[in-house]
Formats: sequence, structure tokens, C-alpha cells
Amino acid sequence: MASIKDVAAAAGVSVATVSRVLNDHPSVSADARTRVRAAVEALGYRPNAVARSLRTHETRTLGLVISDVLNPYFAHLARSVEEEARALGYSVIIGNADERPDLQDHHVRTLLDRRIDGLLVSPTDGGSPLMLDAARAGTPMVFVDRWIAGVDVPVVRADGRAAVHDLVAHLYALGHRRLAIIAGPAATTTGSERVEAFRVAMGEYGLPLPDAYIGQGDFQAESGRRATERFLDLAEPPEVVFAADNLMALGALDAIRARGLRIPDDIALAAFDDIPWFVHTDPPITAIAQPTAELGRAAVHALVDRVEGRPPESVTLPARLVVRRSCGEPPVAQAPTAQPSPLQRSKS
Amino acid sequence: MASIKDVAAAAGVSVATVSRVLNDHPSVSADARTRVRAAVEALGYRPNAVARSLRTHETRTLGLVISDVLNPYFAHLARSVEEEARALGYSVIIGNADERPDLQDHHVRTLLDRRIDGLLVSPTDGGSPLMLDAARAGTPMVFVDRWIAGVDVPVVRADGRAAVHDLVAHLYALGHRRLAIIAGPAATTTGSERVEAFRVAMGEYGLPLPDAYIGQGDFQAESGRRATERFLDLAEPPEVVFAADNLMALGALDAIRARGLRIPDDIALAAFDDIPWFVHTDPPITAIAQPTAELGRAAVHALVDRVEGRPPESVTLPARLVVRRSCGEPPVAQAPTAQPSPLQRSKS
DNA sequence: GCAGGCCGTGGAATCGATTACACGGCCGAC
DNA sequence: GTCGGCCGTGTAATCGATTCCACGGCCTGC
Repeated sequence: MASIKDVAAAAGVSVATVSRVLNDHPSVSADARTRVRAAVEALGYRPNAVARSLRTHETRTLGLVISDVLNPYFAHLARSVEEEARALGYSVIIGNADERPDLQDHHVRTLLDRRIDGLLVSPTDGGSPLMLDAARAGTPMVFVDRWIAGVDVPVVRADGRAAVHDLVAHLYALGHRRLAIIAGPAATTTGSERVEAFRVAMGEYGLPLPDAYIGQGDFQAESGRRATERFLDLAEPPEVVFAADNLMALGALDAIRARGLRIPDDIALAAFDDIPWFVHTDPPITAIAQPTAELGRAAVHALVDRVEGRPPESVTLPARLVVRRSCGEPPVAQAPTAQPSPLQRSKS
Repeated sequence: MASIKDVAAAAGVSVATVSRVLNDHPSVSADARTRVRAAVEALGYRPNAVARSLRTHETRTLGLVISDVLNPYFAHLARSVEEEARALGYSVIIGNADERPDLQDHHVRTLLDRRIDGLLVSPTDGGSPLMLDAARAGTPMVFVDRWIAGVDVPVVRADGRAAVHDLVAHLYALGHRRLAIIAGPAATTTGSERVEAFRVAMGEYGLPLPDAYIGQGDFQAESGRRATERFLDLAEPPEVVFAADNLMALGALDAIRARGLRIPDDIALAAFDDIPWFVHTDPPITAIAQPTAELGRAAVHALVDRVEGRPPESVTLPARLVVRRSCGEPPVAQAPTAQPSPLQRSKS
């Protein structure tokens, strides 16, 4: 592969001049400029980003460590992050932690070794020493979706409390009193916050949240299935299961279906995170929708601000309740038209 | 951030010795070795992958350019690719082409500039000059899922012909005669092959495939919706719609639902690519499942073989039909237990 | 006792870019 | 006419690693 030296030789100039042309430096004669451009064209030359990064100490690359690419929410987030980063002239390297702290550390380490300019993380756990050290050492970093308390890192996330409150109100209005939740891992903020918001909202309606109605999940489908089976085995099973993410809701569906129960007649189901498929499940699932694309964009902006020396800003956006039919009769005022799926809306 | 020089100074040895310790070179005294390791620990030193790559001309990184991360099939593929690559000591950088040739080129260019060791591509179009040049110039490359004819690049893919034949047989047995297909872009192999397999299979049953029953889609949900609406507007609409990927099936569902039609009574639906959600749609959707994880693994192996100087092998794996209820009454022999969703099966 | 080889080590070249600095030529100002 | 400054250009240092080569010391074999 041709190097800058080959281009210099072909154009009859020094490598310095070639470099100047490549970087649009003003003090190059028009003549030299055209000769260099011609040589670049003729040789099919492309600058070596590795060499450039070594010299300039910047890679124009951001790292994104997410918990699970198979989760449509994170896939959507990753896509929006890449899009926005590209618009700002950055590339993105995605690390999939698969909800495993060791894998998360692996990716963080690899990304740091590559000297990415900044790191976007949705932490799987309470924060490994590696990540905390990196943050303290001054690696530009922004938390997205989930975060770690006590670290001076901006956070971009959705606040679901109002939406969870709306959900409980909706369930209460439909006559449900025994509500259960499948929580995410307590080590993640989203894992504990959603339970907390749920508990608070239920408290406002005077409803108890017994321990037996709190299932422990790990944001994966299988855990949603197990937690739901446990609920259904109780002497007094809940009337509603609220899954703290969409994959656990999928597992809950599996479990409910395996018992031959009907939704919402035998048991109601709701989920955190809205995805296109929820429109077409049997029945369509009531969910709390996050402004996923906006979160991705805001996170990139915060990180790039930090990377380029501007003060970064934490951002919190509201989530909102999307009522469908999985919790009972739809509200009387519902429009007769089909509700478009969130995926398609986001494309318009 | 500490460099190898700092480590050398701290350990009282030369950089050459530090490098030897780091790379487990045998001829270093035990004493020097421990001093270097101590210095590495004390300084929290991590080798700079950028500098290393510049010197060694290898990045231990593979590029993966896929058409759409939001498509669960590709997300699954990406995950399996990353997993296998990690096991072999490689990182993966994913580029999401979003079915746009210009974006695909952008990612290929960026990846080549970064001097990745090899490239895994699922081409969006018939092959841009950029990609063809790269292949000819000797960049280690493997096509996965889709490919481009006339280029000497190994291909790892699924053969859906037998499964499509099984699908047509299934539909025929259920009494359906007017079958329509929503095709992918003709420029992609999967776009044209699936139509071709469908046409051949129908021919074997003496069924015609009029042009009006071939909808043109682009593997995105919105195009599936439009194609389906056009089918439903025909004087004689088809009895079955077969979507060539899962997102177009989602769009088809949207369209069918918007008209208030019932599946499978009013119209039947089947899809290429099986995903977990198809188990829980209303009704569960009959689909052709690809061995996605195996494809990812095989693709990585082929590419790494090529990168490391071994002869790479093309691989073709069979897809298979998964019958559910979206095309009509389930076969009498169906087991009463719920069918597990493919996502969960893949985790076991 | 001496030659040859091995072992551990350091010096220095190298990868491919960027950029500070120096230098020659030419211009305009005085 | 001379001098200062600017413009275009090239030389060389530099980024942080790897690795070839040379060198000194010691062991072994004859």
C-alpha cells in the first residue's frame, strides 16, 4: 500500500508538502498542490490512520460499550450514536458487554489501548476499578442510559418515573391491585431505579409491593421467563407483571403462553422500553417508551464537547407511557386507527 | 499516559528489554523480568496499540460491514462474529451501512484507512468500485450472507432454496394458490435469490407468479408495508404474502392490521429470517430460520484463515422452515407445548 | 589456555504520518 | 541599494512501539 513517501516521490516534492496538501495547509503553491493531488489519485493513496493517530495523539474515534446488542433498545441507541458521531467527524467502535462485567472490562481495556478519544458507557455493574480509574485518569467519558454514582462523569439518560407513575395509574384504573415487577440487576441504575419508581407509584395508590412480587432478572429473556413462572406458582399470583426491559417481557410472554394463560384476561403484562414488535404481539404490549435516538445524539454531543474541551452537559429526557391492550380494555377514547410502530416513527 | 520509555526508566532497563518482557520473549533474565513487571504494575502501563500496529503492520482487528443493525438477524450475526473473533484474539469494528451504498463505502474506506487485518462484508449493492478494488488489491475479505458474483472472495451464507421449497409445499398443502412475495433489492444476492427460489418452487407446483404478485422492497419495514398495501389493492389480492426478511414482514403486519384483516383467515403471512418475536406475534409467524450464529462463526474462521495465510473456505449452510400459525391451521401432528423462541434456544 | 558460542542486554533503525525550524528567493519600504 | 518579511519548500525530530545487530561476559570443549 502506497505511503506518503511514494506520493512525494511521484509528485517530485517532499513528504512535508504532501502532508500539507492532504491537510489543506494554505502555504502550498497551486502547482505543487495539483501535482500532489494527481499523484494521490494515480497511486490510489489513502493516509494511514494508524500513523496519523500516533503522531497527532487523536484517533477521531469514540468507544461505545453497551450491555447487549441483541436488545433492540441498545441496537437502536448504537445506531443513533454512530449516526451522530459520523456527522461530527468521528467513528464509533461498539463493544458488546452482554451484561457481563468481565466482558465490559475487556472492551473498555481494548478501547483504551486503541487510544479512542472518548468513551460512552452504559455500565453493566456498579463500576469496575478499571472504569473508575479511567474516569479519574481523565479519559473523556459519558454515561448513557445507566450510570455509576460518585463518579464525576456526565450522564445522559431517560427519567421513567413519571411514566411509571402513569403506568400504575393506568393499571389501577383498570382495577388491578396485585402488581408484580421483574427487576433488572440491582447493580445497574436502571435495574434499581425502575423498581423504586414502581414502589413509590404504588405507594401513592396505597398498594403494597410484597417481596414475592419482585422478581429478580438480569435484563435477559430467560430470567424474565423464570421470574414469571415463579409468580404464577404463587398461591396468589399477581394480576399484572411489569418487566423492566423488553427482553424480560419476551421471556414473560413465553412463560405465560406455556401455561396456556391469556393476556390480559388471566394476567396483564407491561414493559419498560418500547420496540416495534410490541405493536404486533398477541396482544399488543403496553410499554414505556424512551426517546432512544435523542439519548444517543445527546450522549455523543456531551462526549464530543468533553473531548474538544467544551464543558459537557448531563441530560435527562422524559420517557412516556404507550398504552396498548396487554393490561386490559383500551381506554374508551382510543382512536380506531392502528398505532404505528416506534421503529417506523423514528424513521420519518 | 505512561509509555514504554517510562517503564524502561522505572525498571532501570532499556526499552528493548521492556518490549521483550511484554511479548514474552525468552531471552530476558528473571531479574529484569520481575523488575519490568513491577514497573508496569506501578505505572499502570498499557501498551499503545496504535504504535504497535504501526510497527508490526497488523491491528488484530476485523471489520464487519452489515446492512442494518436494527435488523435482529444482523444484530445476531454481529454478535456471533464478535464472539468468535474475540476467541481468536481479534477485535471487531462494526460498520452499519443502513442499506445505503454510500454509507457502505464510507465504512469500508474508514476501515481500510485503519488498516484492519480483514474485512467481513454483507454487500448492500452489486459491488462498488471501492470494494472491488480492495478485494483485487489483496485485502483479506470474506462475504457473509450476501455476496458479489465475479469476485474471488470466499462466501459464507445460508442456502434457503430447500426451505423455500418446503414453505411453498406447506402453503400448497393448506390450499393456498395465489402466493405473493415481497422481494429485497435486486442488487443484493439475498434479494434476488429468494425470489428465484420462490419462483422455482412455485413452478414445481404449477403455480404462476405474476408480476403483480412480486412486490419490490428494500429490506426495511416501510417498504413491506407499501408492497402489502399494493397487494391488498389488487382486484384479486394474493392469499399469502411471503416477506423476504423480517422487517418487511413487520411492515406487512402493519399494513394488514391497518385494514382490519385477520391472519391467516383473510390473508396468510410468512417471512424469511426467524426471530424471537415471531413466536409472540398475533398469530405466531411461519418463517425460514437461518443458522445465524454458525454463519458468523464460519465467516470469522474463513477470514482469519485468509489473514493468517491459510486457504479460506467458502461455506454454505442450509436454512430450515419453522411452521407456526400465520399461514393456516397448524399441521395435525404439532406438539402441544409452546415452541421456544429462537433467541432463547441460541443461548442454551 | 584459548577459541567459539550462547545469553542477556542496549543502541538504533524503522513503521508513516505531522510539524517546528531553517533556508533561499522575491517583494516592497525606506 | 539594502534590509526585513513573507512565501513556498525541505530537513529532520517526533509519536511509541518492535526487532536487527553488536557487544560483553561467561561457559564449554579441546
